[in-house]
Amino acid sequence: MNDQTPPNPVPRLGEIGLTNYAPYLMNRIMGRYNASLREEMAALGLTTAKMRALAVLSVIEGPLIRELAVFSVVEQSTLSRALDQLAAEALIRRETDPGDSRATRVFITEAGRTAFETLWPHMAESYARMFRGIPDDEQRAFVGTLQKMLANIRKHEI
Amino acid sequence: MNDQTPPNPVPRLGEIGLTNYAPYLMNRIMGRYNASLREEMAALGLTTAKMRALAVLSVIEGPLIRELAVFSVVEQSTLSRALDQLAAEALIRRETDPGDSRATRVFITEAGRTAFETLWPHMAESYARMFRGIPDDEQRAFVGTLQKMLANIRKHEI
DNA sequence: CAAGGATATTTGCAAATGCATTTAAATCTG
DNA sequence: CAGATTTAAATGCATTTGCAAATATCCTTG
Repeated sequence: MNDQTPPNPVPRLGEIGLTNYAPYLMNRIMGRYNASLREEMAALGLTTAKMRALAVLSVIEGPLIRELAVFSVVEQSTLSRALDQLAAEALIRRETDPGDSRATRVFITEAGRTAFETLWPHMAESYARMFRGIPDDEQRAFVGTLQKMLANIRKHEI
Repeated sequence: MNDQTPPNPVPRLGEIGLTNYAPYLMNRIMGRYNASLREEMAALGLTTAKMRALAVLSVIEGPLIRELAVFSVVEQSTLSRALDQLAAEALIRRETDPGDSRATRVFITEAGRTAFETLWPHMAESYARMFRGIPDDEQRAFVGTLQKMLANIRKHEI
């Protein structure tokens, strides 16, 4: 079609600039968000993996462990151990799937819900801080783009 | 002003929905992005911390270690050890700051640049995949929002 | 200019993480 | 339906991580 197009190799990071490179910005923002929660999490005896599992379980009822791993963005082996701890603290409960005895479904307990509800206001606060001064419609557009991105990357995921 | 407003407590995560909650989406997308690079990184003997340090150093010349920690979103102690490794592999070089002998400036070496340039196409590919089908203006708006968010959260940061 | 306190980096140590492997159960195939 | 293959979850093990404390240097202030 257009034989005039100059060879356009992958631009360098330096050319884009760190602060125009979306993954960098996202990593940096999430790094702060996650770090800002760590203190509250520590107070509740939660690690990132445990917190994420609880967060997902507060919304999704009885997923399989491998599903929970995807939703909570935690390695399956890491999650397995996080669930050990959460179960020992009675924040979750594991139940063998009725139809497949290899599989395990995970349920949040009342205590687990309470723990997450203690943490949630801090998450909401960090969230609000992040979006301070950003108009609603821009926020909605932003989330819309994120959803498209998620659809793009989760090829073979759930 | 409006005394009719019902008490509006923090909405629950369940009410927002996981896939409308920006931090969740961002964590999940970045989890995939970072995981997708892990294989290439492993082939180059890089950890996340080492890769991030290299990425920043490919753009920023001779930062202090504590600055590099902020830019690369890595705990300072973790970074310190990552730099040990990178220095041992001759991918970076540490130099005591001329004006302050407590401080250390970090420089990428030619070998370090080469290593990062080996990785970069994979990062660019993941990036492209993420944004596949998303129009340029939407991408620009998205990055614009990210920049506002970064400004919001980095209160006392660099 | 001698404390006393701040700042930059490193290090000790315990915990979290991820890969590879194992165990157990389900599913496929001839 | 026996054996091979796939799938779900747990575990062994080495590495990475993060907090807290240590070390070294710098900056005050009396």
